[in-house]
Amino acid sequence: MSHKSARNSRIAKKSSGFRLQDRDLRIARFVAVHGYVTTPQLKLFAFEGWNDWGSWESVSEQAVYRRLKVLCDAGLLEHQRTWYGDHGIYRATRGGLEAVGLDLAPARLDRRDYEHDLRVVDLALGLTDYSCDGWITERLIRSRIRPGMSIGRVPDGLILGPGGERWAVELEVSGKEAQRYYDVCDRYADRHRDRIPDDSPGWDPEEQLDDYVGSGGEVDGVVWYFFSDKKRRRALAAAEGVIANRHVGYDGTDHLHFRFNGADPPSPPLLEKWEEQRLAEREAQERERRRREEEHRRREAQARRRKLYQRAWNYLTEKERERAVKDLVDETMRHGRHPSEEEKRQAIIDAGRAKHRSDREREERKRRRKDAVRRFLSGQ
DNA sequence: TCTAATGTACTATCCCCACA
DNA sequence: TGTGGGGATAGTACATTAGA
Repeated sequence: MSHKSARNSRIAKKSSGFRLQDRDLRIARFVAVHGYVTTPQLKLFAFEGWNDWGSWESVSEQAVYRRLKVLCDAGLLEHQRTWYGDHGIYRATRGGLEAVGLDLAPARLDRRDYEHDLRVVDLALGLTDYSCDGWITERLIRSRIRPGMSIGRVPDGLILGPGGERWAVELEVSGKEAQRYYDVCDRYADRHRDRIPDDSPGWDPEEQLDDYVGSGGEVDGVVWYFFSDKKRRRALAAAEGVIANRHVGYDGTDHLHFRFNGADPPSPPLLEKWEEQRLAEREAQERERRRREEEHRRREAQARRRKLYQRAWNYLTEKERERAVKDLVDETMRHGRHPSEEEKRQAIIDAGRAKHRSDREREERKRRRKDAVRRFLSGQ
């Protein structure tokens, strides 16, 4: 055995002791759901990141190639060179798809979509801080669509908010005619979700995917990334036309959102709908609580008033009641109108109060006179 | 046009370290 | 103590470029 073959057999022995790590499964899943990805994308996704001290940690390019080769040798991935000067691509094999529990066919390399597809992966990494958490790929969406189902236009991806907000993500590399932009925006408007349901799946991509497909493709907004400012302006005008032709929104707030961002650097949409919705619901609950309190106070005041009227009615003689009403009628007639029933009741209450005050004052005067007589007789 | 130099993606190997 | 992972470095394969 030559020196070289001896070393190769040692490597082969080493490779046979392959230990599958969590990161390997993350890699296999990442590759599987996107279809095909390049080495630099895999490096960003699985071999680099911020450590606990806030500094960027990375392994060498060689280490990445070596680990990916191990995964290829283990039958999880397959590597394919594309064009000179380009990085090769990695795809998940059937074994890799099974290992991560995905019922998908191995991806096929389509040269027409090659650039677009890889840029979507870049976008997904850029929008999720290289984690791809909260990102659902077009490939996953399509895998859930059964014959006869319709969810309208399938976006390049879905990005999720922590509260269950769902944005369709579109990446434009080549560009479309203005009418096509209008049609696309119009179709998204058809599937705009007025409000996020309380039992929304939230951050869980699997549940969100089921919910998305089950709802017929409902989203809370669309975020579009362009490499050309001219195409972006064209699409923006189309979206404004669609919004102007529709009346949408929940609780008075327009939530049919189209955002038009540049692809470099990608910035995620503002996932504020859930918060706004929660705030709107809290405000509505507060308004309802105040309304009920006000209603309660009003009823109590009415009850007190009825009681007061009853006491005044009993307290006054019939003649006093008639005089109170007559005085009121004379007063209002001087202004050319008849008093209302409520005013008559108030006049009775006022007369009862006046009589009560007068009676108390008379009682007080009598008490004082008695006291003065008592003090005089006792010689004080 | 041929050929050597150069560039780029990727591999092989050695060696050290961490971990079970 | 055996084993896998990762850094460092040398090497391979292939395409492109430049110069004779």
